[in-house]
Amino acid sequence: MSNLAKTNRTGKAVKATVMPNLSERFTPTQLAEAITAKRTGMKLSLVDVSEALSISKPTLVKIEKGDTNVKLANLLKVMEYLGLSFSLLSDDATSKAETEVSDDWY
Amino acid sequence: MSNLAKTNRTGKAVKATVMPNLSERFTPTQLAEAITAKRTGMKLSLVDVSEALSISKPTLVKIEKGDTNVKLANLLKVMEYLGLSFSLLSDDATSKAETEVSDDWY
DNA sequence: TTTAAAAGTAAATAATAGTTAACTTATATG
DNA sequence: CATATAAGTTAACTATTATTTACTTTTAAA
Repeated sequence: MSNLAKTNRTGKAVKATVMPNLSERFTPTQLAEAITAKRTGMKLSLVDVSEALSISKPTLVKIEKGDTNVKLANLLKVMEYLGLSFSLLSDDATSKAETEVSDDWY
Repeated sequence: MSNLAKTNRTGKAVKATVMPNLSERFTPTQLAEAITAKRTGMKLSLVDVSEALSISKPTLVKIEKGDTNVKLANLLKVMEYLGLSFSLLSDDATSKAETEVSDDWY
């Protein structure tokens, strides 16, 4: 299956979810909301995605409900398929000293 | 246990790992490297962290090797303890239209 | 308002991640 | 070099996640 947006019978958008803010520290719930928002924005059903990735629908639902008792590999597959990725934030890592070798950068 | 850095017998840094670039899309391997770098930078041993979080050492080793067959909850516990967090990136979500409601922002 | 598709849930089973305990290897210091 | 601590591995076992199948509810269009 290709990674293209699907349309319903009329080609009209159906129950699209609000996209949450990106580029900020996020909670599992916010991640889940972003995934659902991206999927619905792409007009893909739960079954579309679960079949494309060979994961079960209940597992995908768990992921989209923000349940953290899921395998990281499954979350990453879903995110990659939808075009989402992570970046890392460190509590106190300022932009200075980036790419530097340090014994105490924390 | 507090979240303070530990010292060895002499109080000297031991085998600190290079901190990888942050704020960029990352792979599981890079995440693993960042976790190890942060932990060693804080002078914490695998056992220090595993005991503090009630997860086993083999599981923590899996996480630090970039094995994605781990529970998301365990990864998040480790990251939170070390002061690391995620932010989200979307393939084509430019900074414009942020915080906007859209049916086709993807 | 009837119908079809999608979402969401539930229970039993299968698959696998996590733990424990012990051991080996590596690292650093006295 | 000898020793102690940390890192890393392994195997047997336990705990829990994932799948399957089926069912119920919700959503939206004819």
